[in-house]
Order: sequence, then structure tokens, then C-alpha cells
Amino acid sequence: MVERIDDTDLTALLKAASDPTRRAILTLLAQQGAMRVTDLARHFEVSLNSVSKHIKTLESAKLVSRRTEWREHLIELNPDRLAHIDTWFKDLQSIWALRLEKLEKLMTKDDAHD
Amino acid sequence: MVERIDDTDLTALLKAASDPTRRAILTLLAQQGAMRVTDLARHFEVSLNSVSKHIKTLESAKLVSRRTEWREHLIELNPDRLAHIDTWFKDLQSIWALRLEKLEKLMTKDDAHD
DNA sequence: GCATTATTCACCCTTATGGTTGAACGAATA
DNA sequence: TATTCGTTCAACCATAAGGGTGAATAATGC
Repeated sequence: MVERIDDTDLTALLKAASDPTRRAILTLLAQQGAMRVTDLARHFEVSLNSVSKHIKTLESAKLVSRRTEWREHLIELNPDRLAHIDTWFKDLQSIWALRLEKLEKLMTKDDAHD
Repeated sequence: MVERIDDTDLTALLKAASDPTRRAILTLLAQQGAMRVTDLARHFEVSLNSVSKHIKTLESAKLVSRRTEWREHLIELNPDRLAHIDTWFKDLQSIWALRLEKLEKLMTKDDAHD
């Protein structure tokens, strides 16, 4: 069986990022900094409740964090968390590169029987 | 409304990458190069059919491609497609960086009324 | 033609997901 | 205290998603 490590975190991260509305929220937060739920919701056609749910998803993936000031919930981006996605991507790329390297070595000695 | 460009492609890409089994398939392909559906399925506990479905998802996200030789379907990774995810991530990061830059400028002239 | 191999297709089931509406709650304010 | 504001909670609905089994298809080998 393939190494099914602790990738539940990465799964949550990618799942959260896979919804267009949620990505738009992340973009808004990146552009404007911390925003209230209501202000975020104003930018979308979906209901406030729907946006609230999306924020909860982003929150449990730790892509955003919430700072409750008085009755206002300030949502802000956790830019460092995005790097985790990048790490996965880079790991996969290096695995790929490594294989190509090995393959090349085999080619040079013309011993390439699979 | 936020710029909801043509991100259906990115959505498919991230959705495809958000499943652990599919990510494991991608890792296997990166490690071993092109593999048959059956050989891929051997690495997982889920049924062959389930793996076949996952491959179809990866295929429609263009993360893998299929080369049918005789009755065998060789699945291989499309490493360039992974770069799209990285592009999204980098874009978001630069938006973030840009905002911080602007913010810093504002701070220097102490004119920061939101 | 029949069996075998490799893979998909067609269903079915269960759970997750994204959306809605309406009630509830907590805090400020009149 | 009643009202308004900001937000979540609780149902509910429709659809998608992941998983399974069994039949179908396609190609090879006897």
C-alpha cells in the first residue's frame, strides 16, 4: 500500500481551496487584509449564511483565522498556510525529476528493461 | 462582485488534487512513470472500479493522460499541469505581498484611515 | 467460439457539499 | 427594555462524490 501518511491536513487544505467562492474570499483577504463576514459577503451573490459557512471551512483548514472584536468577526488570511500546498506540489515535482534522472542514467548504459 | 474569471479549470485541478487516493496515484505515477490501471489499483485497498473512477477524474482535470496500447491503458502524469496550481498560489502570494507593500507606504506617512 | 485479461459502464447506496430560509444569540444603542 | 446589527445555528433540499457489485466491451490466446 502507498504511504498514506498524515495527509488529512493537506486534504482539508486543498478541498478548501478547490471551491471558487472560497478562493475568491482568499483573494479578497489577500487584497484588502482583514474583513468582516458581512463585508466579505457583500462581494458575492450567495447568501450571507453561505459565505459564513465557507469561512468556517477555510477556518478549519486554517487558511484564515478569526479575530472577534466586539460583535464583529474579523477574518484574515493565513498566508503561511498556502505554502503547504506549494510544498506538496514541489515534493511531487522532485519525485518526478528524480525518476527522470534515474531513467536518464539507465539510458546511458542502455540497460533499460522495465 | 469579485473577478470570477475562468477558474473552472483551476477548480477541477484543485478538486482532483484534494482527494488522498488521487494524490497517491499522482505520487505513484511520478515515482514509477506510466502505469496500467490494474497496477495502480493494486496499491490501494479500494476496488479497481473506484481507482478507475479516480483516474477519470484526474484525466478530466488533465493531471494525467491515457495512452491506450492494445488492451492496456497506460496512465501517465502531466507534470506541467501541476504548475497551474503553483501559479494560483504564487499569484495569491504576490497580491498579499503587494498589499503589505502598500500598507507599509501608508504607515510611513501615517495616513492610515481605512 | 470460448475463456481470459483489462477496463469501463450502469446502477445502487451513503455521505458530503453548497445553497436556502428562518430562528437564535450576543452586543451595542435608543 | 426593545431594537438593530453581525453572525451563527438548525433544518432542509438538491446534487455531487466516493464506494461497492455485476454486466458489458474489447482484445488476446486456446
